[in-house]
Amino acid sequence: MLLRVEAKAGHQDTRSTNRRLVLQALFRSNGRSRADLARMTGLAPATVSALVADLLDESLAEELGRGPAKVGKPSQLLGLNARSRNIICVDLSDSSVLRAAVIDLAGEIIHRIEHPFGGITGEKALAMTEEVIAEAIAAAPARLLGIGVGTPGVVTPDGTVVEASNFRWLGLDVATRLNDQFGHEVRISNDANAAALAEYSYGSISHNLMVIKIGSGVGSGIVLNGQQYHGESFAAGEIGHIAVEDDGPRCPCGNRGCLETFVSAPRLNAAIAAGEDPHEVVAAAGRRLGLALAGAVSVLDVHDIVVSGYELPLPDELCNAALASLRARTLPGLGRSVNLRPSNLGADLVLLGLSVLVLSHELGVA
Amino acid sequence: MLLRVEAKAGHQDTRSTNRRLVLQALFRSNGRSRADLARMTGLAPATVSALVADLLDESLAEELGRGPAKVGKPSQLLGLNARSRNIICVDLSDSSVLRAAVIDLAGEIIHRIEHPFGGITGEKALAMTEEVIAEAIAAAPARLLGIGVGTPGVVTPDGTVVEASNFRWLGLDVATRLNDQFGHEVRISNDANAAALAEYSYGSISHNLMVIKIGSGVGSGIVLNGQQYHGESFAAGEIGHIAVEDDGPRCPCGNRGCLETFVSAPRLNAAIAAGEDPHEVVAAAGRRLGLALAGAVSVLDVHDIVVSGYELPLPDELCNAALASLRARTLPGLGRSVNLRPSNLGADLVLLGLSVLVLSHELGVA
DNA sequence: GGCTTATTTTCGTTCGCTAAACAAATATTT
DNA sequence: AAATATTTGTTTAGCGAACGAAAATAAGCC
Repeated sequence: MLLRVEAKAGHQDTRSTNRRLVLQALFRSNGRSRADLARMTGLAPATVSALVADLLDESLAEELGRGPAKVGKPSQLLGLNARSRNIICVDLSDSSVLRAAVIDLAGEIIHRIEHPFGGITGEKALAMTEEVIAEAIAAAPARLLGIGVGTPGVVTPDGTVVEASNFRWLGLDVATRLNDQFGHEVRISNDANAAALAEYSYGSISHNLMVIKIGSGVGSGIVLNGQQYHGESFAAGEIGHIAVEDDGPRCPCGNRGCLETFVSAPRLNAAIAAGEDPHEVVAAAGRRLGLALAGAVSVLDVHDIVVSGYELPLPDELCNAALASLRARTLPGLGRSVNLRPSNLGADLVLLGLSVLVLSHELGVA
Repeated sequence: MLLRVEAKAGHQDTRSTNRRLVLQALFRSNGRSRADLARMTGLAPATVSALVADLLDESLAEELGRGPAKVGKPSQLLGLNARSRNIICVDLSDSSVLRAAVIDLAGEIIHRIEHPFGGITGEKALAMTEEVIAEAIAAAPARLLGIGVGTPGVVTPDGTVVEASNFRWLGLDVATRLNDQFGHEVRISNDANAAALAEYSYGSISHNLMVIKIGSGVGSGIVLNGQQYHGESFAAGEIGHIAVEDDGPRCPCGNRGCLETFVSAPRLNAAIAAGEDPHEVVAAAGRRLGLALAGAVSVLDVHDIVVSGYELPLPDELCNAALASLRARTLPGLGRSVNLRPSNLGADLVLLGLSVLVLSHELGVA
């Protein structure tokens, strides 16, 4: 009989749980009174007052003045003090440019750093990441909440990069190294997983979500029951090597007909640059993407799928083609309820997702 | 910004959490002393003693006498009193026989009921289920912990059958109805989901698991991060209508080439009865099963897949064929770590899973 | 027969939440 | 203008639960 390990519960636990609860309510909607918060959380007014006092002390919350005048004692509105903390985020997923940002608690990008980037591997890539973080820290106006780094590859939740082929990182404990150097909480995440978090927090309405990220390969991040899903060996969502053609071209992985051999940003752009009809190129890619997703969608019963990627041609057409192909290969009832669309969070998708990752770990919100 | 709703935490919460913790430890290994339990749970000895006293009062735990004599005050061993409660389980998933059982807390089947069964639908099927439950209750020697019912079809966690085509049930709130009638906690589950719970509790060692159930159709149950996964519309794991052939035969669902049109227990047995080579029949089915699973495995990164079903021919050969086909279509590293095997829990798989379902809801164990 | 060691219970303390009473501030009614 | 009602937020007292320390218990060890 197998059991999940569960932490014991003590007094500090209930305190921090309730604190998170109040913070979440504050996060969700600025400008609530203590009485509002008590009603929203189900906690007693006195408890909320005590917790709010703590949050004010830490400057995580701030007084916003009087609420609208109604009958009775006027309320003192409270809000999240978004500018009280900064989060440093670094996105290593675009092969041509390294993006970093200083982000506040509301997800506003306060400061942006971009460096040309390409072909750098191993220790050099890590050193460059460290430089950029140092630069961002210098530019951050507020106290740091944490640091988030997003990279392609397989990453464990505790921040070890199991394998990132484009940087030739293998079993590299990036989180510990950055933590030692900077002395702040560090989260490392697969880029697609970060993208999924961003879409979940800022885009989606459902609690089950898949975000496809098409770059030099194809990956995806998955949110199930409102939680990031990592899989048995932290490789969940790695859909680039699902075979979509029985006698397709050989892939470096050893098999034939992998999705990545048909669908990737460089490949699509190259075909279009070579004079092929962009609509046909994208339609063919979409058809194969839909084929690969059919199994995933049937198993997961997700209705929300978002496609993202830098330099991706005709994303709408790609999604439509993929959706049509997916619907032909799944139960009609399920296919009809699937919503497959390009992301509308733009190039900051991964950066935002990393900020959400840090937020959720350090404050329990988002 | 989307937030998961979280319950407020009070004292009762920490109490019940810690109680569950102790109960789980007791479940995992009988014959531990209070001091052992304190060490296992991280709770203070005094707290454990108090919780154990409660459990003894409720007869969920029992004293087992002295522990092995070492230096110091001898320990009083404690154990789960498995016979103190009974669980009634009804398995409606086999089209030819209705299986029900009275099961104790250790998963022992105390009493077994089987009725011929077939072609019964609608109200009659529900009435027959009620009769069998009444019969089982009469046979149960101990106080009832709860009732579990497993059926093919789409079932919500709160016990409404959204759709069960073989019984022509649509949006039927079976849990409430049975609860009203019998006055006990009732859990309804999809049969494959129950099977997955059983394999998770009694078979698997990993926290991510997929159980394929092949009957008149093909379904599966999924455990992710040690928790049952239901999906956005409670249809997760419904893999029977993944298309595995582009111009395959038309399926009642409206699409072409669905997995179910190739793989189902009646279909395989019919082909064999018609004189086809059993090995070839099973190999062809396995190949297509592997094809359908490739996408699922790549996305979920599960390493444990179990195949079950009543009257399923040559299950080992089926698994081997499916595994080979799956490996040709997934990243080699992933494919190598996948373990695809027939269940070895036999015909009681669903019944056991239902008992686990009730256990986990009522006691927080298993 | 002391001495040591481990288990279990007892006791007092602390922590955190809650309900209830209360104080404060404003709108509405008379 | 005064009285009343309403809402907010704080204070107080009490309770549930966990914890640490110490005592009681029951061995084995020398």
